[in-house]
Amino acid sequence: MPELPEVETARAVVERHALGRKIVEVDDSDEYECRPHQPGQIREALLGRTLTAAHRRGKSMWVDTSDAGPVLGLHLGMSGKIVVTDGDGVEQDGGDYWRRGRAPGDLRFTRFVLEFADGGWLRLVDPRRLGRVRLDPDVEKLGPDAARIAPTEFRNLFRRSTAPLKARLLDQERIAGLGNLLVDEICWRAKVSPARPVDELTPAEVTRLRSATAAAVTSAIEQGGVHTGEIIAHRRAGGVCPRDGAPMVRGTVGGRTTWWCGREQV
DNA sequence: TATAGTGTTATCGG
DNA sequence: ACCGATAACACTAT
Repeated sequence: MPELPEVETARAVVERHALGRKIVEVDDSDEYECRPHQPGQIREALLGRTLTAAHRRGKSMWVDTSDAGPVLGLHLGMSGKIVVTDGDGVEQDGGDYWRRGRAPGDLRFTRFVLEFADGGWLRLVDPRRLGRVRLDPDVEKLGPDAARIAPTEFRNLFRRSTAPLKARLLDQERIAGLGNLLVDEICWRAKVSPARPVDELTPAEVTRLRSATAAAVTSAIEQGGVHTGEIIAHRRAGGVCPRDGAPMVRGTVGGRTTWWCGREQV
């Protein structure tokens, strides 16, 4: 679920609601979510500190801590969500992007908790447990953030490779933040097949892809998640392209289930 | 009950 | 060494 737009929203929630509150307890007992740290390791590193700034690159977010403390890395994986309670107990979760939504107060799948001195808390709620919590995460391997990538960098993504377009856009080391749904949305907006070898793309197609990337990312952040994309509701059996009415085609590209308009996206 | 899945990563083969 | 495809990971919803 979480792609760049959801992570940006989560980052903003942390920035607005969690900074400056003293950490008085930490539950890092989920050994899978907190791998490779041992239980208690993250707790010891954070007790007594405050969060001071929230950052993001691609789908990775991280939070600085006070008093020369470690950086707390948070990755939402496939199903993670950050939920913060304000001092008055009201939950802030940055919008509903789970398949069927997360009812307020549904904390069944909490995998990591920071408790603050005012009684509030920050939780990572993650049913599938593919997210992770890490001290001092390495984010240097990530490519440029998809929301801020420069035109030249974007063009260079497609040089000297016969990889399918979708595989290249999903490669987090080359451009960070795009996921399965966002890439389908971008290819559809640009009217390019996700299976096209990238070194065969024309300059006009690359330009359309660059514009579509910026527009799709911006729109998804504003509208509340990648599921608000124009093509997403049509990614299903029997779906038709909302532009020309042609049937949507399903296939596997870059190892992921992919849908595209069989008429426009060639 | 069987299957798919909005992410990442180790492994395998070319 | 690089690159791409694949499977595995953990678990729920359908």
